[in-house]
Amino acid sequence: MEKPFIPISQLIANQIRDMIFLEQRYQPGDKLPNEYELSSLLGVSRSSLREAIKLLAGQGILTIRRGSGTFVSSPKEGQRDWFAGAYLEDQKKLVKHWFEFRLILEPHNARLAAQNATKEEREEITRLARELAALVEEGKPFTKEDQAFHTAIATATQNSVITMTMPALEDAVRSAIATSTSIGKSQVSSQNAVKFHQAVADCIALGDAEGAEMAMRFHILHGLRDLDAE
Amino acid sequence: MEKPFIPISQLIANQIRDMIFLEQRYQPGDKLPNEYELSSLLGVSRSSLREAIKLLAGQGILTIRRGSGTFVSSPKEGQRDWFAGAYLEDQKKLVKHWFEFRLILEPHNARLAAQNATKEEREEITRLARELAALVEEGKPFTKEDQAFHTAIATATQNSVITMTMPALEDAVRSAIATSTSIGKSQVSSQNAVKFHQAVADCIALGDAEGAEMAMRFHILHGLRDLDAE
DNA sequence: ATGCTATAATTTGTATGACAACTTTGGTGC
DNA sequence: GCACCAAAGTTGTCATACAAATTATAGCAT
Repeated sequence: MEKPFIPISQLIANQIRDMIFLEQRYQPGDKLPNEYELSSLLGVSRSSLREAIKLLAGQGILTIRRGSGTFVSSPKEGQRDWFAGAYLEDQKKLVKHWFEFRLILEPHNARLAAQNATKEEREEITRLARELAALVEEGKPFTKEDQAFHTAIATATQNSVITMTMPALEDAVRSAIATSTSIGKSQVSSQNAVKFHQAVADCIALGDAEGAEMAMRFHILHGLRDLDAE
Repeated sequence: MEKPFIPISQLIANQIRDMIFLEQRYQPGDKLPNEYELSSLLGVSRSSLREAIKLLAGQGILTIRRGSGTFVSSPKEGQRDWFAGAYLEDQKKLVKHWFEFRLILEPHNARLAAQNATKEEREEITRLARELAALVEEGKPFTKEDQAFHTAIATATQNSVITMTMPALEDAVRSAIATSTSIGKSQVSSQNAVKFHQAVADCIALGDAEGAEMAMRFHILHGLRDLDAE
């Protein structure tokens, strides 16, 4: 059994994040205790605490003001990772919202991919669809490959915003609901997922924009339906 | 003339980021020099360098592996802030992609907002449209209020993923192209922006989903057209 | 009392040194 | 060739000291 190493700075960062999002002990705009207090409170050295703070600052969760203190960012200025606080929301709702969001975007992605993908990208997408089919056949987990498939399509749109956004969002949502619910990978739906993936891949390979869009829409609608069924 | 204080850790973080994105001296997967070398190379203490690294790690740009080294994340694993490196891409293209992305999403947002918005949210949206009209009337800048309008609509969809994503994305893209191009706020288009905003607001206020969607689509198409015209 | 100024207190920023913990590499013995 | 162990390389953590910026305070002049 391998246990992954987690640096104290990361642990402390998580702890502070939880104090903000879970306990709501500190709210946006609030000032954290100074570094000396906080470090002794959490039982670590000041250096480690500072590195933890830098991590959260990098994520936009904390704002540091020299000479005055460290504060919890307000959502506007601290853009980035506010999904990290999503556990305070109903997680099932988050997953549903995620699927509804994808229902808007991904059919368009499929369409654009069918129009703009390079030869290599079409082959890669086809390969990923096949790989996923093989995994399902053997009853193995296929979360990663599923994500890779959708990411490949996003990349094939040749739109940089889509290319950057989709994987980042997927990861963010996934990590937000990491421990609990699984994102629609029930045994029942896996067979259909394979079918739709293959359909989407075929349409993209042939440059059939209409078909790709429609297949993808069905695919996600299917996932959404499974979600409601639970 | 007040010059804002910038901590060395932040400066070093920027410097490293530039080495990755601008110079492309280190590419995804590459290993950075060890902390001792890098700190003496950049002329700072190891502690400051480490804090800079934590900042970039928090942004997902760097991945730290204890005992082996610090590496440049690949875009997949290093979710977050890869827009920060957008200056290496043609910025005009980024803006265009951003509009194309919005063209997909925002009409749906308007539709959902028309269906789901609370009474307060409808009033807020109407108010923002009026405020923007007033600003344009006086010839003042209205970037902030424009963003607020679209954000308010995103919030009114009652979909948490949309609510979280749109403002974050807007900020990310904006900061990526900060210094150079302005995001379509030419004098010519401002008048039309007012008109469309008002139309969208009216439709949302009345719960006219179809109308809201269509008005928003025209609004963004208009922006896209102005972009190509330049 | 009021308001300004200098000073002190608070707080984050930076540097240095030392050692611990983990990973990778290379050699050694079999 | 293989397994094991030692050593080198690298990040992790702690402790301490002082620098620099901001905020609060006290005192003085008006």
